[in-house]
Amino acid sequence: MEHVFISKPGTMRERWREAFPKAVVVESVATLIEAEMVWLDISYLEPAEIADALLALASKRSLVVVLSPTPSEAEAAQVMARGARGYSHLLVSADTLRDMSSVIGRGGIWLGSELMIRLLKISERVVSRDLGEVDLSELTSREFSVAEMVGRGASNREIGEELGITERTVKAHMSSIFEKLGVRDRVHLAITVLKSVSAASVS
Amino acid sequence: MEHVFISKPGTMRERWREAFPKAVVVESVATLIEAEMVWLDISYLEPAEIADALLALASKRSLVVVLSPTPSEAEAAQVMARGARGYSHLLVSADTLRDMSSVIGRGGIWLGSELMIRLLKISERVVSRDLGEVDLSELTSREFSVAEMVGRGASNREIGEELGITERTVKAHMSSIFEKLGVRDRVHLAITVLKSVSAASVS
DNA sequence: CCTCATACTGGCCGAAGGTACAATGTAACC
DNA sequence: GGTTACATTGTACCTTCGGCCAGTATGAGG
Repeated sequence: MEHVFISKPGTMRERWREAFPKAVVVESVATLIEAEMVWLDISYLEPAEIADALLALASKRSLVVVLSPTPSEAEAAQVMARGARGYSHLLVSADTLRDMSSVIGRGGIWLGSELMIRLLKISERVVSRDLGEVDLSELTSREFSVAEMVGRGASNREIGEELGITERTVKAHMSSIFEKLGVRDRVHLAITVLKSVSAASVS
Repeated sequence: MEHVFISKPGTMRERWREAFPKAVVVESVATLIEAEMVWLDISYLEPAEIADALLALASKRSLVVVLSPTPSEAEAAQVMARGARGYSHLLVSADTLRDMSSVIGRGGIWLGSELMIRLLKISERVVSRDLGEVDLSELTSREFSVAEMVGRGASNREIGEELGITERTVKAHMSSIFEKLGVRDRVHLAITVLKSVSAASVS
């Protein structure tokens, strides 16, 4: 496995060479030709630069690990969504680096248990929230369209224009939706839709 | 590494013995004395029984992997939140079982890339959604209270009663909130509040 | 002392939301 | 052919919302 670290000059290099004696350190993504595994130190990058770097690396089909000086759920979720296969604190031990390499090399993903579990708890909250409480599938397709637009804050007139029907018809659908879902007005409907869509848009 | 599979009699045993020749198969959690790694087949368990089993296993400090006949994001998130360290389809190959054992044995978590990435995307949506777009901290404490209640679907009159002020005053707060946040009505406010709260409740 | 932000209140009014009591047309099903 | 679900539209009516015009009170800070 070829390892390439992308970073600025500093003390890190020793630690990385300890983990992977044959590792190479370069200063920018542009310098990189090819590598099986790329370790990206983002401590000197702006958020936009991070996204750009990950985009550039994605086209090289390398396995990318992001090393952050200040790990957070938000950052983890963002870099993983942009194709990184691993994410951890910049200062992890050489042993951990080797573990990460092993896991990611065999097709896994590495986030560290604590961070992973926190992210999973978020997912659990979203996925399982109101599971079965409200069933949007009770709605007809037309009603569902109306409900979905209410969830985006549309007025009755806007919904009518979008769907090519009169505002009166929209109101008819609204009344039907309210009764089926047991909500009393469009605000409650919007809340219900947002929660349900969070869970549904996964599949 | 000692491996124990919890399942009903069936053809699975051969596959499992192929992966781990010294593996033991038992029929219930109660039968289990101790093991480093426990593989729990949930194909014959009710949701409540799954939770009970994971609870029982958590006290034994074993590494638990859940094997499901019908994997889903919701189920994955739930079992992981209850302490499982891995989750996959019941019928994965012996090779994959060994990979999972290796990853989990070194402190990692296994979900399979596809499932993992879907869960991470949920997390990303929740964690990063509208980050910085709308800043509820611009609101005064009173305005925030009103906004929060709108997020729960309360009417102006209900808000007034809850806060001990007149409906007229609630409207004044609403107008101020609309202007500060740049939203046009209470539905958009509710949507904004829900999204912000989702992001905020993480940290 | 004056200003400014915050909190609270009133009346007025047009716009939007929602319900009640209707009707018409279509497609599926027994 | 009759029933049932769905989609559509109309009129009338009431409620709620949200903006407009105000005004009072309080506490912090220059």
